Amino acid sequence: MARKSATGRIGIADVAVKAGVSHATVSRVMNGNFTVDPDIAARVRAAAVELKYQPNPVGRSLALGKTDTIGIVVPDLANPTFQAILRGLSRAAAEDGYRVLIADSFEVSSEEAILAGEARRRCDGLVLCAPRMSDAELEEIAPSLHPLVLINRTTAAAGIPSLVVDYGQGVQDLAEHLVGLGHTRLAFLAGPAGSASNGLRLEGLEAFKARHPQVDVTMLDGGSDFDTGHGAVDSVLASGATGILAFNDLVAMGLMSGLHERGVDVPGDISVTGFDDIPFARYTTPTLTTAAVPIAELGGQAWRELRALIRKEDHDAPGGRYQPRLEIRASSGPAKAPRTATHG
Amino acid sequence: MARKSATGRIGIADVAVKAGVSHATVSRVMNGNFTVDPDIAARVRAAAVELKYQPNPVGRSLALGKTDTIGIVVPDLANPTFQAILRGLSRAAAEDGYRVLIADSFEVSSEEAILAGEARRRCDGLVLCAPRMSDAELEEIAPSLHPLVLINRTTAAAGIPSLVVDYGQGVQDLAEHLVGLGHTRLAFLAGPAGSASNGLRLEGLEAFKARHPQVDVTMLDGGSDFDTGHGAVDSVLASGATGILAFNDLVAMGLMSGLHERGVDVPGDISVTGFDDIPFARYTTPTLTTAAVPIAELGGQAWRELRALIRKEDHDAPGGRYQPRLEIRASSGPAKAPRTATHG
DNA sequence: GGCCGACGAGAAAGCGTTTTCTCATTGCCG
DNA sequence: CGGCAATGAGAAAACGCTTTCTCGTCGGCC
Repeated sequence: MARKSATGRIGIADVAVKAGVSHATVSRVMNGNFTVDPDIAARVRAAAVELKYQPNPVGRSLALGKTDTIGIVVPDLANPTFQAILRGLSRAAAEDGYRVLIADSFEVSSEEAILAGEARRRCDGLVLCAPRMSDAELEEIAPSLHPLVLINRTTAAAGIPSLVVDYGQGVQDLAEHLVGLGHTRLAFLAGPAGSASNGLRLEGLEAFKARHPQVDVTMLDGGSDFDTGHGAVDSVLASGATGILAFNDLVAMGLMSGLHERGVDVPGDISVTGFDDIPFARYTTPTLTTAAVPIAELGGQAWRELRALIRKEDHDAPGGRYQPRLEIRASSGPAKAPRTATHG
Repeated sequence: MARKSATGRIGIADVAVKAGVSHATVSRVMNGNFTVDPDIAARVRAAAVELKYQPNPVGRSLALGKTDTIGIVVPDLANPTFQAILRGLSRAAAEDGYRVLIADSFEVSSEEAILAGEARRRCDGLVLCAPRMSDAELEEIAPSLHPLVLINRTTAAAGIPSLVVDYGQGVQDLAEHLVGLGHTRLAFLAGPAGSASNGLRLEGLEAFKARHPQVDVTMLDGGSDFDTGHGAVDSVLASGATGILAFNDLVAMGLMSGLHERGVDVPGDISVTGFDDIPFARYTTPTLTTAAVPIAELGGQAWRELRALIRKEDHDAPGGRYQPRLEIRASSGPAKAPRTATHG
C-alpha cells in the first residue's frame, strides 16, 4: 500500500502523504533543519519510521553534488601492498562517513586512465595507484581527476598531493646492511620494468654503487610476485652473489622457497632481503629481513589528504614521504667465502 | 567559456548548445539511439569530443534507476579469504561493466546490518559476508537487501542464493588424512566463536568423532589470525595432540611459527593442517597441508548469481556448494609415539 | 498536385532529493 | 486595533540525465 508506483521503493513523497505534509518538509526534518514545528517533525519522523523510509542516496547525491564516496585505482588487488593501502584508506574514510569504490586495472595500464576517469566521476575524489602509467599521460589526466591523491608517483600537474615511499633509501639501507655483514657481491632482483617504485630502487642502488665501488651489484630481471622469485633461482645462483636484494617480500619469499628446494641455505649460503614488510614476512622460514613500509598508515594518510582537498581546506603539508625502516630478521647473515672458491 | 555555471563541470546542455541541438538529441546520440540524422549525430559527437564531455553518472543513475555498481560487505579486509572473494568478484563484475563498492564492517557485527543497508541503497545488488550476524537478524534484513547473494551463510528468507564452502567436509577430510597417518590424538584450534564457518567445521568434527570413537579430539579456543595460532602453542602442546587442525591457514602458519620457536619439529613431532589454501600456504616451511577452497572462483560465481538476480533471469541453479580439495603438503606426516611416553 | 504516413528532433515530464522562493499566519508593538 | 516582523510550511526550481510525447516536415503515392 505504501509502495510508490514507479520504483516500488518508498520515497520521500510517501512519507509526506502519510504525515500530511509536503515533501519539502519531510526533507527538512530528515536533514535536521530546525525551522520545523516540533509536532510536525515528530509526525514526520513517526511516518518515516513506520514506512521504514530511507532516503535514496542517488537523488541525494544529485541534489547535493556529492556522493560521499571516494575511488581507488589499483593495478592489482592480489598484491598485498595495494590490499593494505585499500584497507587503510577504507578504514580512515569510513570514520568520516565515506565509502570506497574500487577499480582494479588488472595491470593493463592502457585502461588505467579511462578507469580512473570513470571512477572519479562517480566519486568525490580519487586515490590513484598507477605505477606503470607514463608521466606524460599522468600529467595529462591529473587535472581532470582532481581531487586526486597519488601513491608512489609524483606529477608536475599542480595541486596534486603525492604520498611516496622512499624506496631508494630503503634499498640503500638494505644494501648497506648486507655489506655490513661482509657481503661484497650483491644482486638486485628487479621489479616490473617501467614500474615507478622499481625506478626509485634503481636510483637508490646507483647511489649505493657510487658509494661502494668495490661492491659488485648484479642486476637481474624480475617481477613483483611469488613466482618471479621462485623462477629466479637459476639466475641468482649463476650471478654468484651472496646477498640478494629482492624487489619485494613476495619475490623474496618465492626466492627463498626456490633456494630451499635446491638445498641452498639461507642465510648460511646466501642472504636474502625483501621490501615492504608484509604481515607474512615475520613468519617465513627463515624470517625475512626487509625494509618496513607503514603501508596501511599510508592508506589512512591518503584519505586525510583527499579529505582536505574535498573540503577545500588549506593544507599546510601536501603530500608526504615515507621512510622505510630496516627490519633485520633471520634471512640475512654474515657472508661466507664465495661459493666459486670452495675448490676445484 | 564552455563551463556550466553551477557545478563548473561540462554537462549535456553545453554539448547541446555547441552542437546547436536540444539536450535530448545529445542524449540520444550518446546512447546510440539511431533515430538521429547521421549529420547531426556527427556534429554532436564532435562537440562532445571537443568539450571532453562525459555524462554524469549520478544523473544517469537517477534517470535509469540503476548504478552499475554492486556492493560487498566484508567483516575484515585484512583477511586473505575476503580479499580473494573481493578480487574474484571485482574481476567478474568488471567484465560486465560493473564496479564494486566495499563496506568493511571491521568485525563489529552490530554495524553490519546498517552498513549493508546503506551499501545496498547505493548499488544494484549486494554480496554479503557476515559470518557473525545472527540468523534472526539476517533473515529480517535479507528481503530488504534483494538482489542479495550470501557467502558462507544461508537464510530462510526466500530467493536469496547462497554460496557456501563445505567446511564440514573439508575438516573431515583433513582429520581422516591425519588419522591415516597414524595420529590418534587430534586437536582442533577453533575459529571465532559464533562464526558460521566455524560452526560448520564443528559439525564436521562431530561427524568425524562419531565415525572414529577411538580418536581423541581436543577442542581449543582460537581465532582466525596469525597471532591466534602463534599464541596457541602452549595449549596445543598441553593437549598432547600430535595432529592439529587449525581453523585456517593463517592460524596454522602462526602455530607453525610458534612451534618452530619452541624447537618442535613439524611434521616430525606434530602435524599441522590449515584451511583455505591461501597463496602463501605453498611457501611456508614446511609447506602447509590444507583444504583448498577455490575462493576467487567463489567471488566470480557470486557475481554471476547476483547478475542473474539483477537481470531478473530465471536462474536454474541458485546458490552453490563448494567442496574443498585436500592439498597434502609437508606439514603433515606420520605420527610418532605420544610425547608423554618419551620417558620419565 | 494534394494527402497521408513516416521519420526526426524539440519540448517536457519524469527520476528522488535539497533548497530557495514565496506566501500565509501568528504575535508583538506602537 | 492595525501594521509589520518573524516564523513556518508549501510551491517550485534545481541537480543532470533519459525517455515519452508531440509536432513539424519531407517524401511517396494516387
